[in-house]
Order: sequence, then structure tokens, then C-alpha cells
Amino acid sequence: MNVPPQHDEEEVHLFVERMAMAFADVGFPRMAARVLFTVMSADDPLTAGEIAGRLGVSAAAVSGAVRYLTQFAMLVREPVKGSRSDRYRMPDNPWYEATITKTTIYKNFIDIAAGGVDALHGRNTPAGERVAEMRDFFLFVQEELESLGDRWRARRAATGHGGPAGG
Amino acid sequence: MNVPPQHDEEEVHLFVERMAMAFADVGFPRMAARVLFTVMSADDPLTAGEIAGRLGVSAAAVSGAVRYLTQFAMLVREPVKGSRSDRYRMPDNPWYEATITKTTIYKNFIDIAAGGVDALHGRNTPAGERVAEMRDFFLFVQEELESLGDRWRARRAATGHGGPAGG
DNA sequence: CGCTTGTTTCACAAACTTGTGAAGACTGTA
DNA sequence: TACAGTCTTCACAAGTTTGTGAAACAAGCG
Repeated sequence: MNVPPQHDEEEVHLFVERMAMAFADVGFPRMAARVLFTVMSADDPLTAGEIAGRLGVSAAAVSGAVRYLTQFAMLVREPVKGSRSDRYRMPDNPWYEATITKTTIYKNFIDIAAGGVDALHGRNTPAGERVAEMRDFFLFVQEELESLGDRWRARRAATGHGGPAGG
Repeated sequence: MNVPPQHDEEEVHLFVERMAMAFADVGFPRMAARVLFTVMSADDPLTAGEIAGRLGVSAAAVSGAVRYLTQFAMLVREPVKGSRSDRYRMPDNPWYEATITKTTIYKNFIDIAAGGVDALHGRNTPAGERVAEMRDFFLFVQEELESLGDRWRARRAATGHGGPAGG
């Protein structure tokens, strides 16, 4: 007595696994990615049990994954009164935007590189010049990324997607 | 009979290890990163043996790392005639620029997400709409990154760094 | 109040990653 | 041709990550 499949389940699951692997390849926790895209590709919120069922993994694995994901607000937990099980859904604010524009990684690179420039006596030596240029480049990228979110929202508003105020 | 240290060795080595760890944290092979920044922070090209010595690792580890790095032109091998040992140096073209603007990662995301949109019947369902928006965002980022290299070079030319024609 | 259903925690096992030592290959020198 | 120095390859070991099963825990329902 399942609801009739609104989507081609096999195709959707293929998307989930492929996208998860692509994320895992760039350092994202594997199981967390699988859970994330499982919820993303569901029309309605899912319980932990449903997620485990769709992925064919243990409840323990789902528990760990949702803990990781909710930590960064990539997933929202919705307690359902009258039921023991919570439901999980995607947040309204696009997590990927926040993820990409979160420039803490570059901030770290810049700080460390700056220390290197000092140790190498500034731009007065070949090595110092090289490291200084790398630092400046990362600084540039960081600045660009900071404004990228604004540019994206402006463009989205122009094309009509996302709407003026999500309701 | 080493050359007198032109830089504070300890400080420089600290930079190498810290930068390498920062790169390793975002998925870059650990040893490759250590080798890369060791060469970067040296005024003159180094042999594999010198790299191994500075890092205190085996020759085998260096061998694997340089193979990885030269594959993507992040490191240049210079055979030295009259000697058995090659030397390694940083390439003239900044590898980090190419690395950041290489958008194959996003291309992959976009392709997979596009498949997901198809499987979810386009924007006609909540799930399809979500995935479509993610796809569009990554598409936007990819476009932005493609022009980022140009903007960086323009800025660098304006500030005088990098010179009109290196070397 | 205790049973039932669903989630979380924890110790462990399987798999993967990564660097080492040793042996082999290549190249220049006598 | 024999030798010495340097790099490369390979099997293995140490460390890390990751998901599982089992048991504890929490909350509705009879």
C-alpha cells in the first residue's frame, strides 16, 4: 500500500546516488550526501525510517547523517505531534548558495599564505613573490564569492524564479 | 656545505605544513600538497632527494607525489644533463588560477542535476523545482568562474604585479 | 502502566588511504 | 663493461573512515 510513484523511482534513485558520489568526491561525507539528495528528490518530507528504506541502509547511518546535516541547516527536522517519528525536509533557503559563498576555506588559505610571505621576506625573493601572488589570488576569489550570492539573487529575481518573497 | 639559509627555515617549513594541511582538508592529496609547497617556498628548483630531505619522508613518497603533480602541470620537471637527478620547480603559469577556474566539478554537478530534473518531470513538482534551482545555481557559478580568470588578470595588470610579460 | 514503534548511541569490523622499505631500473662515469 | 647514484615500482603495514548490529532510550496507545 505505497502511494503510487509520482516519479520514475529508478531514475530518481540514480540521480540521488550519482549526485551523492559527486559530492563525496569533493570531500562531502558520503552518507550525508545520500540522505540529503534523497530528501531533496522527495516531494514530501520523509521520516528517518523512510530515508533508511529508500537507501537500503541502517537506521544508525541515517541518524548520523541527519545529525551532520542539521548541524549546518542543510536539512530541517520537523517534529510531528501525534507521531513518534520526526520528518525531514529541505530548508527554504538554498543551502548550496550558503555553502559556495561561505569563504572560510579561502580565509584560511589567505591567512596561512600571509604567514608564508612574512617568513619568506615579502616579495623580495622568488619564493616570496610566488606565495604573495597566490595569497592575492585567493583574496581576490574570496571577494568575488562574497558578492556572488547577491548577483545570483538579482539574476533569479530577473528571470522570475524563486519569486519576490517565498511563501 | 649548504648555502646559507636565505629564509627562516623553521618559519618556512611551518608555512609548508600548514598550507599543505589546509589543502588536504579540502580533498587534495596530502603528500602532494607537502611537496608542492616545499617547492613553492624554495627560491631555486629542488631535486627529488632534496624534497625528501626537507620533508623527512621517503623517496617513494616524493616519487608518487611528483607524478601526481606533474600530471596536472602543478609542478614542472627539469632534466639536468650531466646529472642523474632531475629538478622540480613551479610552473610560470599559476596553477591555482587554473585549478579554481577549472569548472569540471561544477560541470559534473550540472549534468547530474539535469538528469535529476528530467527524472522528476521538470519544475512541475516540488522536488523537480528544487533540483532545477540547484542546477541553475551551479550553472551560474560555473559561468562566473569562467570569467574569473580574466578579471583576475585584468586586475593584476592594473596593480602592476605579474608584469606585462613574465620571464 | 507496560507494550509497541521509532530513533539514538556505542563498540566493532570491513574497506580504503597512505607512506615505508626493499628491490629493480635507468643513466652517467671510469 | 662494471659501478655508483638516483628515481620508480611494489607488497605490506599502520592509521583512518565509515556503516552495521545490538542495546538503550523516548513517546504514543491500549
